[in-house]
Amino acid sequence: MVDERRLDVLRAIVEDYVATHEPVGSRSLLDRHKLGVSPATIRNDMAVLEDEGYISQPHTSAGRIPTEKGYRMFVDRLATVKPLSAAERRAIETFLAGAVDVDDVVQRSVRVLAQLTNQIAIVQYPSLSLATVRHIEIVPLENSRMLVVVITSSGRVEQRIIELEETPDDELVSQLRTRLTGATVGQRLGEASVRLAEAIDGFAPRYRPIVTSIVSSLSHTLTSERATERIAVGGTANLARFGHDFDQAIQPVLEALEEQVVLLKLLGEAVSTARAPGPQVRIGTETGTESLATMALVSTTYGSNEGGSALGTLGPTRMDYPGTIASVAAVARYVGRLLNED
Amino acid sequence: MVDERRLDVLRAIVEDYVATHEPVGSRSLLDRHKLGVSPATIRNDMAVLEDEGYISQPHTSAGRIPTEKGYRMFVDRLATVKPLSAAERRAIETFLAGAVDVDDVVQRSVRVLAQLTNQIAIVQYPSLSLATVRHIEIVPLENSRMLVVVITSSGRVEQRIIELEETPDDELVSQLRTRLTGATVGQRLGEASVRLAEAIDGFAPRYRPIVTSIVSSLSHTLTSERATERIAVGGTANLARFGHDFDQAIQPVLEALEEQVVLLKLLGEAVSTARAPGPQVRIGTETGTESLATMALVSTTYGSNEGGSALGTLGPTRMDYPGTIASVAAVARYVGRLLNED
DNA sequence: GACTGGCAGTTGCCCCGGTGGAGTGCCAGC
DNA sequence: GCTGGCACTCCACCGGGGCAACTGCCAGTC
Repeated sequence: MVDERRLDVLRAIVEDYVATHEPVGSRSLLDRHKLGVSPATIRNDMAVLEDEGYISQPHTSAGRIPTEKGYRMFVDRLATVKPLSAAERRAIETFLAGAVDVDDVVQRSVRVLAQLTNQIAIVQYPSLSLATVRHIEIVPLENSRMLVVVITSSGRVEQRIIELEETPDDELVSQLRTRLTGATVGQRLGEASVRLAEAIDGFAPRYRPIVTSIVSSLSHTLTSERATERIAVGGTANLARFGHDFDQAIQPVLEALEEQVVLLKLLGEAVSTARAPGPQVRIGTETGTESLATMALVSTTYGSNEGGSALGTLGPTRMDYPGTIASVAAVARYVGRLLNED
Repeated sequence: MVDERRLDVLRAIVEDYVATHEPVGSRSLLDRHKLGVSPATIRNDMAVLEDEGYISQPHTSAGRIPTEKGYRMFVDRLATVKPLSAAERRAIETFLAGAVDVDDVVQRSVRVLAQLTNQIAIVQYPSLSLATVRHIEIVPLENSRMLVVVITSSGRVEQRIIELEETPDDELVSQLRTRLTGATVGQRLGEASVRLAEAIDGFAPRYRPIVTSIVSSLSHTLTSERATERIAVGGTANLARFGHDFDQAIQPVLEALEEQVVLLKLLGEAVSTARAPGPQVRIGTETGTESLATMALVSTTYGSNEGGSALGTLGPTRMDYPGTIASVAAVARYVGRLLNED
């Protein structure tokens, strides 16, 4: 498969099919693209493309539609970058600029990404696995209960309420605050958890039991999966816009979207398998998720490489890949910039 | 409309239609309900019910389906309470019992409610409007930036990062922490905002500018709508299960679900207009939301009355009202209990 | 050898009319 | 006031025919 024109034909088929959502025949293909050859020639090329598995026809007398392999080829070798318009760039920038904190940044990016691409947007919250501890706060509440709060370098705040056997006195609370913060500040969360355990020894023996239970709760907070991985989803209404042939596919997709685990796996793969810079595309079964067999995922990491967080969009396999890739890349750039500042 | 049997007929129609999703005729109605009269009699009753606007027929030779008014009558006067099974109660209880904090309670209730009712579940986070300040924390970050954190009595933590002109010294930070907390602890958020403004006078004149900007940011955090009103949604995949006649209704509903404003309005009305205790039902256009014209909302407040938070489910007008009402009530009861403890 | 024009062949889509069934409304009778 | 019966209406379903789109192939041309 080296023939130049045949690749042009495949590109034209993908583009037309994405635009019209209808199988494209040799005739209508020539109407829209000036390929300089006759329909018969196109038909021959199509026959070859079909033999090689890049396109297929729903039934004998219909036009061709790209296969997964066809889209893959298109994305890898045929798609030309489609830069965003100045208006779109400005829209992203101004919309994100209004964000007041990390949560807000994430929520706004979901919105803007969904609107830009007319697809489902998925944004992972900045990963905590590489974040460091900035401050640990201990607040006594009524009834021998305490609130422990961990503030991380990424601006996230994790809190938890603990029930204690006895009420700690002010002296202990103040000691806890300074010593625990002192022992962990600047450490990564996983390591901080270890340092906390060591810090227990620094307290007077009579305090040990109470300190131990506080530290154990803190460690939990630091290492719990819930604290490390959260995801925001938006633009689900676009699902209904994908077309009526999607009607039966819509429920599995909605179900997948409610399963944070599935989404985390998808975005997580984006992080770990990223070879080249820039967005990564997984088409249909390449997602490894049965319920997304009719969908494609465009995702990328954002922020500093070590950050390890990702965002992306989910749409039908017949999506506008160049446009989507450009949008995802642009949003990731802005979000990364915003969050690095913080 | 006082005729007893006619009401029985209406009840039977609603029940059958909910069960089968198909217009119900006089014949099939008698197959399922022993009304002790002939089809002809039923037909007469149906004619009257239709005249009075409780039911309608899609076309001349079809059965009847309830109208909005018919459902309303059913809910108000015909539905009999359907207590949850012991298994269901236990499911709610055990599932919610595992929650570790407020966020977790809300997320778990959304899940359990969606699963119980096979509908879309909506849960408002505990309202902050009546919550009180428990603690204010000030954490200096690098580059003359500070993190201000407000911890409320409902267990929620609101934080915000402020950029300052100059870096406050340790002395000031410590003063801020104690004085601001002292001025506001135990106050409702709105009032706390006022007290904060007054507290500025207590600081040395040279600190005034910096304190003023910190206080202003805090006030913002305390009174911002974002802090007061958040909502969790779940079970959207059930939308696709509602039936194929819902296909065109699905997009507006998904859009409405993404608009927190719409949801807040709906649940907010549930709070303000609650006359009788227990769940409240709004059917079709009664929701006041065009995009939900084919849906019905079952909602109730939870927690102490003054709490003012609400939860509920959204489903097709042809839903199992007794079952849904029971589920909503039960979940609200458990959630209220859990959150009051905290 | 590559491309073209033309032609026959296939197949789904759409429209049509007929049929069957479900359900109604009405009326006369009990 | 209820019932049985009957005529009527209207939709849902089915099968067939015409239509249109597209293909594959073949013979001819550059």
